Amino acid sequence: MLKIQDVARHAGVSAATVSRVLNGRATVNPELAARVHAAVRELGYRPNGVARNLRRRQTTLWAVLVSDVGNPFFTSLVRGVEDGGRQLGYSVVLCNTDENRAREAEYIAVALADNVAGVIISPADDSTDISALVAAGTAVVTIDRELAETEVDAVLVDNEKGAEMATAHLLESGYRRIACITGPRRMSTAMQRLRGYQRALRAFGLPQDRSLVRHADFREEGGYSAMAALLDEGVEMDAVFAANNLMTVGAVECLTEREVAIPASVGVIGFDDIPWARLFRPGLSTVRQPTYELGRAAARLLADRIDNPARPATRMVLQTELHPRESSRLRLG
Amino acid sequence: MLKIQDVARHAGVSAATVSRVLNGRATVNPELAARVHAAVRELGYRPNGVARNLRRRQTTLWAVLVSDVGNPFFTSLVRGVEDGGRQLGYSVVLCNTDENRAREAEYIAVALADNVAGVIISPADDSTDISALVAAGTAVVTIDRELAETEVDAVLVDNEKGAEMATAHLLESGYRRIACITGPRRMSTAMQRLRGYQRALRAFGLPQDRSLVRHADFREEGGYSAMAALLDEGVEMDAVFAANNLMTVGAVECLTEREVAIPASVGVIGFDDIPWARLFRPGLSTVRQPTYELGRAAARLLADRIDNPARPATRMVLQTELHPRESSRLRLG
DNA sequence: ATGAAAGCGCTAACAT
DNA sequence: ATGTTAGCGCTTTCAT
Repeated sequence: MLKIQDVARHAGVSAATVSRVLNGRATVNPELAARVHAAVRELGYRPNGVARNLRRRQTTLWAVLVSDVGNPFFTSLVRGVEDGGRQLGYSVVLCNTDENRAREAEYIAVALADNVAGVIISPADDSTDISALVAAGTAVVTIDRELAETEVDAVLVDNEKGAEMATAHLLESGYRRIACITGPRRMSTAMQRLRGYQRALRAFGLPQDRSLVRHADFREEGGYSAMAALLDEGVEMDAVFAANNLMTVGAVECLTEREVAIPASVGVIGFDDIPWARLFRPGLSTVRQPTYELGRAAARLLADRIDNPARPATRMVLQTELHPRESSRLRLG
Repeated sequence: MLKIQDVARHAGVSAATVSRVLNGRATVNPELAARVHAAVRELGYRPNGVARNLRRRQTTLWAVLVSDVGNPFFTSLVRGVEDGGRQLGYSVVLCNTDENRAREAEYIAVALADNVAGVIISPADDSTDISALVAAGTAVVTIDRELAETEVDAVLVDNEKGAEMATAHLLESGYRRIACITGPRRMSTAMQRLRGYQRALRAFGLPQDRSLVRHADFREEGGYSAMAALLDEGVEMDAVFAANNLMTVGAVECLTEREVAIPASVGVIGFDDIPWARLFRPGLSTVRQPTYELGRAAARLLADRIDNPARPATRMVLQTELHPRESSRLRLG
């Protein structure tokens, strides 16, 4: 491997000058700079990023910890982060925690050891411990989910409002007995979406019925089982609001399997879009989250935090959008 | 930041001993080792991975270059790589090239600068240049797509066989005028799938009709436009085989929009599965690729190549699976 | 089995 | 504006 000294010798300048030219951090005689560039080209020199990172005591790497890369929500989000980071000169390491706290902790350790410049994390749950990162002075942005006790930058979606919109939409379509399949109690998003659902019912003057509310695991199987339980228990119901995309799919599968007509017998709306939802049978009504933008925003925030470690924590809240399709269209009369 | 010297001082041993204990690379007096571990715990010491990488002249990082993270095919593949890598102690950097050769080249440069241990790449096209990686001695595995001139490990799918299966399935269902929407000529996968389609027609004793074959870009829009062109040109056709998942979706959208009945008027089958394809209207018939396993295999191959740089290049070919659903079910009579 | 010392390749003080 | 020098934190000879 060629080193900067080799280039310096070849160009007849000092290593410091080569470094200055390559990093553009100081003014260098154009003639010398040209010689350096020539030497670099002739020798085929490539800077060693690892050595640079050691010396500078920071890398140009971001770690993104998401709980499920298989979920299109996170895919799109990661893409936003990656595009944003790339523009600012960062590379993005994708870490898939699988909603598993041990794996999450492991990745945090790796991020620390590798001196990543920043971490964007969608915490596995409420109790995710990012104190080591904070203690080490690593820039952190939480995304999608909120952390209980920690003062860090956060990029969120207005979950309560989105869930309220979804539920209100079902109400306005004529549904009255609306079930809610939400996520685990320890997840901020699950609770906020539940609250939005409840708020819509209240605003409509309808009673809260506990038997209509189910907590599942944000996975397809969870949505399926919750839906199955609602049906098996014979809970009176004419629509369902599922609090994320995967559970919506699960619920729809269950309904389809049992030949419950959507939207005639049971209306369906889901939080968070699903790719090609319009091609489903029936087309799925959803509340779309600005997933890509969430990632972009997190990237901006992280870069800013890296440049400016002292500034107070920011909390960005993005809005959702209602996408009514066939699954929530009650045929009245 | 604490360094190994601090731990050494605290434990009353040399830095070399601390390193030996931490890396388990040499036998150390158990009593000393215990003191080291205690010191590490008491001080909250974390090794600096960057310094280690510089000294060892290699990292524990893999770069995965895929052309579209938004495509579920690659998502699943990346997941396989990541799981495989993690088990072997590697972290995975995800790089999204967007089918863009400039971005791809950029990422290759970054991979080189950061001294990644290995690269798994799904080349943007035939002419992707990985010679710099090979020259630098970086372990490389190509995945999904084949590279023209280069002798590197490859993990592939039996595209020709899969496409043949898909086409034969349409033929057996009673379709006779089958269109083929495949990818760009410069991509090995596109050409192999086209050949499979042709082979099936030949085996069935049917003529090749050039007007039935279209080259698109492997994206949703491409599938849509190709389908639209086929319809607009009035090409006589009763089924279509689309050579990847996104184009299948595009083609279906076009047919749906124009109210062409699937599968009655035009049967559809796609190469590569789509998540929740069974929930589509109609359920999409597909040829499933073992995406996750592709990633796992690539991980194994890469790790092996890193440990054993001299061994000859391997070519792994995985098989596909036919998943017939409603979109290819011709109602005869 | 342990310690001392050199050096991975780069950049940032400092000196000129 | 340029060169000299030290050192980032670790591992690995080499000597003991």
